[in-house]
Amino acid sequence: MSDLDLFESLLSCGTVEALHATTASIAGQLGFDHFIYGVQVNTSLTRPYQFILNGYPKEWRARYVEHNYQKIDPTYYHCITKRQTIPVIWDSRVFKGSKEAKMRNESREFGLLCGASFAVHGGHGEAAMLSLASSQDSYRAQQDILSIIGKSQLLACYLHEAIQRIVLSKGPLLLTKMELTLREKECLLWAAEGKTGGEIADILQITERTVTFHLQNAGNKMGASNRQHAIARALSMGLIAP
Amino acid sequence: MSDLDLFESLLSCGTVEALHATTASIAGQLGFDHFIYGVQVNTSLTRPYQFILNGYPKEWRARYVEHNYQKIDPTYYHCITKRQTIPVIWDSRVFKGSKEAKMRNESREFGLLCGASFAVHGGHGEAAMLSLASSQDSYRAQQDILSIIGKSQLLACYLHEAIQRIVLSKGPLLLTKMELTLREKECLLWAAEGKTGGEIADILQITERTVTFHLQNAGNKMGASNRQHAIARALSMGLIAP
DNA sequence: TAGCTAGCTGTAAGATCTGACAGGGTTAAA
DNA sequence: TTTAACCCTGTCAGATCTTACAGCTAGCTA
Repeated sequence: MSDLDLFESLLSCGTVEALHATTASIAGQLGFDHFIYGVQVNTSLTRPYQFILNGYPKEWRARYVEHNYQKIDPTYYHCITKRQTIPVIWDSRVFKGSKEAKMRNESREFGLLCGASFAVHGGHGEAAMLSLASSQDSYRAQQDILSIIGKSQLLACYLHEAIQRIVLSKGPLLLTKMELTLREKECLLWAAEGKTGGEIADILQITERTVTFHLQNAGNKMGASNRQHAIARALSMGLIAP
Repeated sequence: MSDLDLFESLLSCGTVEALHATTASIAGQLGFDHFIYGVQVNTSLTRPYQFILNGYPKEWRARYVEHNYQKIDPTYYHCITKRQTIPVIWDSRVFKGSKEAKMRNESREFGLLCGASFAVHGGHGEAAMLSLASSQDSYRAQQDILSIIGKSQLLACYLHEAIQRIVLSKGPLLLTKMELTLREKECLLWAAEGKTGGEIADILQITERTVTFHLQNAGNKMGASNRQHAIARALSMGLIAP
């Protein structure tokens, strides 16, 4: 079975449980003992949606949540907050602050000795990361990680795609499937460029009233409370694109 | 030299020319004869910015542009338009339409016999893709591509990161570096949630006048013509995040 | 034919935003 | 001590948006 077939088996998973098992299996074949995948979607900007596929020891995960380690976790900062695209290999440079180092040391007690984090960003404003960890801490183990870093990144890409298909598209990104009419999209696009109703009317050669009408309809479909909200939703959900 | 060191050498390139040479070299080491990287940034929604690092035969690239093949190119559709995260390996299933197949056959005449395309999405609304092609067309060559697909994906990630640092951050994403003050970001965030000036004032416990003031300042910094525009820019540039 | 969707238009009161006027304060770096 | 950056507030005319009412056409499908 080639690597690609292995990764593509993720796309055939129908349930979250199957996805969990398949990911654990692939991670295991790559030499990792633990994994955790998390995705954040800015459906609402102030309260982003998060979905976690946890293959970490439950105790560590509980402690992470309890202490709100997400706030200081440099891998989270790198992959989600800063939305970098390259992987982070866990080393002392990454966990350089005292709080970060403390968190790192605690995680070691739960068997997360060495590992790396991989970022994937989707087109609907989602930011996702996959962390893979090994219970080994030898120089050899670290070299192993480096040697399969490409495959690990690819695993992250495929896992994200699978999550998108079986989780996100049925929930937080449901609205993404919502169809705006051509006119609605045109009006939203120009409105997002800062055009007023009158200006859009001139551009599209219709009356200002009609522009209002289309923006209203688009807003209603998206549950937006005003024009700004409609633009923000359409943008962060990828509903409008050039 | 490990793979990672190889990829990280991309990050030390100071110029586009160096980046071109380094990418060509790495692609060569992976067994590819040609590459092309393209990124699209929605600085303006109606006129997206595009940057291309072309390692394809110039004649083919010219023909591609002349015939506006971007419109029918399934790899472009997959990576940029649909913003998928997994790679596309070029096969007949991908180029299944008649127009697509015709384009594919033409490309073969220029030495692009087999290959794959890799997508990378950044956090500022950029959609990028790297296509890697080989002049070989044997079964063996195709298997080779599959065996290094992970490394290829990683190359795409690192190349995008490098492009971001030496190209995008100096031009289209210049504004991304612009710093909005805390209050400006707070006001923008709530405005993007559909709140009116008065509502934001209540939330932040300041007067409506001050909310207007902050939004005005933020808008001026971003060159926005009104509140909608400011929200759209802040969002598409990743200036505001939860 | 009836029903549905997309697209289009009008009026008008009231809410909201914009821009230009003018003026406070604190904090930190030079 | 000056300078700069950030934060805060006021007024007011005019532009723009929101929401409510109401009604039109064209094309497709059951």
